[in-house]
Amino acid sequence: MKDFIKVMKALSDPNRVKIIKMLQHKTMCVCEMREALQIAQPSVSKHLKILEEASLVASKKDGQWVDYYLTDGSRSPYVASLLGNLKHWLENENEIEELIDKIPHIRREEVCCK
Amino acid sequence: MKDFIKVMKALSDPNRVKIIKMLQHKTMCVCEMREALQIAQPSVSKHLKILEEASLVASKKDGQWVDYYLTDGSRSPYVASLLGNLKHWLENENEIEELIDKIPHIRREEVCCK
DNA sequence: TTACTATATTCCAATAAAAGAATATATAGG
DNA sequence: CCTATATATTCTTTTATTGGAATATAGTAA
Repeated sequence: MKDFIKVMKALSDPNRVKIIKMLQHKTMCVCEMREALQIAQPSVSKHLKILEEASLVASKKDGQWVDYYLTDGSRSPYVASLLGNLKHWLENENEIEELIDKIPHIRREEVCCK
Repeated sequence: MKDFIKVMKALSDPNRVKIIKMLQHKTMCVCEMREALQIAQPSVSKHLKILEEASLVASKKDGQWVDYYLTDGSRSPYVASLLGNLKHWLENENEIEELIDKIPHIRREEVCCK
């Protein structure tokens, strides 16, 4: 039950759902997500921690950056099912489409380092 | 996005998930659920309202009682998918098994009217 | 009608969640 | 080593959620 609730809670916040939708397109670091979502960096980090504790995302250090990516869901049936469905869910939402369109224009070299 | 968040939030509370699991077995009125969950009646009503607004459950008046039941999910892909999965998810949890075992022993005539 | 019962709503207190500012940590590059 | 940058953590404030007590509403039965 606890694991299930943890996954549901993680997916109960619009910014966290947006993070999932972005990571469907590419691995991203914190400052790239901060730029896309237009929220403070600590907020992004905290959302990522909640997603990570629900096994929805995982991370890997890449030099000074931390790359976040979606898990394969193999550790949780809830995660597997929801990440699977989220591949098509919300695809036609304006809010999401606009966010995804931003991604190609966000360059780590420009967005970080300032 | 709003509808999706509404469904996720509705399923983010243990008592509400328990209500869903109980309704998989039979239609129930508020006081039967109150008895099974051992929480105050207004709390049950409030949880049901949240579930109803997410289109997870619906209700029908039956005399002085209000019968609640699971929807068929036809109004929302999120609801359809999650109610479908919840048929097998959490089936082996002690917490849920014990709750379900209680149901046959709860008689409306005994539990209400006091 | 009156009394009773099931459910819903309101109100309040306690707890949890979210956001940003400030701070801490860790790594890269000079 | 020192400085700068990316990320994480802490702290504080604001807002949402949850629960129960009290109250309101609606239907039943006499």
